[in-house]
Amino acid sequence: MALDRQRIVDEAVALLDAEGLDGVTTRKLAARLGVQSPTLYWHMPNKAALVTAIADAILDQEFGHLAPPAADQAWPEWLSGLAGRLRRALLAHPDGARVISAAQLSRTMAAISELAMSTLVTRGVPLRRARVIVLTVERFTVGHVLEEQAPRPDAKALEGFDLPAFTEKHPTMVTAITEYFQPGRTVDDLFQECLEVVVEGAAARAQQ
Amino acid sequence: MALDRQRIVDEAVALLDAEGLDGVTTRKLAARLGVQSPTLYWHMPNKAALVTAIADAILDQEFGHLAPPAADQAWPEWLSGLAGRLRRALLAHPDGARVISAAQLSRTMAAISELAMSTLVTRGVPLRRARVIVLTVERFTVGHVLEEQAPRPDAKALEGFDLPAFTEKHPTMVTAITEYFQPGRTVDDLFQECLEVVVEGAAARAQQ
DNA sequence: TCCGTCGCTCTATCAGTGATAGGGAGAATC
DNA sequence: GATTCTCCCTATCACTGATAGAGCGACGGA
Repeated sequence: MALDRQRIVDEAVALLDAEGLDGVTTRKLAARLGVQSPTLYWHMPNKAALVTAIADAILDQEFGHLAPPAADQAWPEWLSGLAGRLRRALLAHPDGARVISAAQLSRTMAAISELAMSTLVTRGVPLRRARVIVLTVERFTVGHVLEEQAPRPDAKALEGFDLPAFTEKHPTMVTAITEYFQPGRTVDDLFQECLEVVVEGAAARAQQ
Repeated sequence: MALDRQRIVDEAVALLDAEGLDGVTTRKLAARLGVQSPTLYWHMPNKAALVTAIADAILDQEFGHLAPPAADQAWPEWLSGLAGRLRRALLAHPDGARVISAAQLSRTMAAISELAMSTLVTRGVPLRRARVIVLTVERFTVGHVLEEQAPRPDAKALEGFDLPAFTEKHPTMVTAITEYFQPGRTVDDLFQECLEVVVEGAAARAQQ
C-alpha cells in the first residue's frame, strides 16, 4: 500500500493508542508502516507537524459532524454539550489533552471555536463576550482533561510520600476526595459539575 | 560550593529561564553546576522528580506567603486573586504552565488547593461544591496559561497556511481577535475577563 | 526507444537525551 | 588504623529527531 500522509497519521494515532504520546517516535511509526524513519520526513516537515496532524485526526473523529444548535436549544446547554464532546474526543486516546496542547494551529480546533463564537453571536451575545466565553470553556476543558490524563505518580516520585502526614496537612482535600467518589459517582460527574460552574458564569455574564 | 538539592533546583530554574523546558537537560544543568551529569542522579531519582521540584520552586516564589482572606473580603474576590497569583507564578518563567502540568504531586499546589477549599468551606460553601469550584478555577488557569505560553508556530508549521482563506472560513474568530487587542488592552485583561466568567459561575452555584 | 527528470525510499550518520554500572577519592566513624 | 559511607567520576547504553546524499523505478518528452 502506498505511503501517504493519511496512512501515516492513521498509524500514528494507532501508535498513540498503543503506547501513549511518548511512544510515538519516528522509528516506531516507520516500522509500523514498513518503512525506514527518514522516509517520513519526505511527507512531514518535522515531528511537531505530525503531532498537529494527530490532534486534528483525534478531533475529527468526534467533530466530523459539527453543527450549530437546533433553534429550540439554548446556547449554554449547547455549549456545554460541545465541551463534553471535546472532552470525549481527548479522553478517547491516551494523552489526548497533551496532544492537543502540543499541537500548533489545529484546523479542527479553529473550526470548533469559530462555530461556537458565531453561534453565540447569533444568539445575541456580544462578540467580545462570545470570544471570552468560548476561550474560557475550551481552556478549562483542556486543562481538566490534562489533569484527568496525568499519569499516576511513579514509584520513585512516591518514595518519601507520607500519606498520614499529607492527610494531616490537607484534611479538606482528602475529605473532599474521599467524599466525592462514592459508589456510582464517576469522573464524568466531576467534569460535568465543573463545567456547569463555567457555563453558569458564561450565561450570567453573556450580556455585559 | 557543595552540591545539594537546593542548589540543583535553583540552577534548574535559572536554566529554565534561559532556555525553556526543552533546554533543561541533565547535561546542561550539570555543566552549570560544574559537575558531570550522572552526579545529579545521586541527588535526584530521575528527571520527572526534577521537574516536580522546579514546579514547586516556581510556585513557592509566588506563594511563599499563603494566607486566607481578610475577614471583610468576599471569597469569590479572594479566589480570583489567588488565580491571578497562580497565573503570575506560571508566567514568571518560560513554559511555567507546562512545568506545572508535567509535575507529579506538587506540594505547593496541594497547599494552595487545601487553603482554597478550606477557605470556601469556612465561608459556608458545602465541601463538595468547594472542591468543584477550586478544581475548576485551577484547571482553567493552567489551561489558559498553557495556551498563553504556547510557542508561536514555527515556519514549517506555517508553510501552506493561507491567511485570507483562514479569515474567510473563520470570520468571527478573526474579527474577535483583532477587535480584542485594541491599544491599551492586554492579555492580562483577557485572562481577567475569562476568570470573571468562572468565578461568577462559582459564586452563583456555591450554595447548591 | 532512449533519456532525463521526478517522486519516493533507502543507508549512513549526527548531535543530543535520560539513565545505569561501577570505580575511586576523601571524610567520617568505629 | 581499618572500614564504611558520601559524593563525584568515567564509560557506556539504548534511543531520539533530524539531515545528507545515494539509488531506484516510473513517467514524459524527444
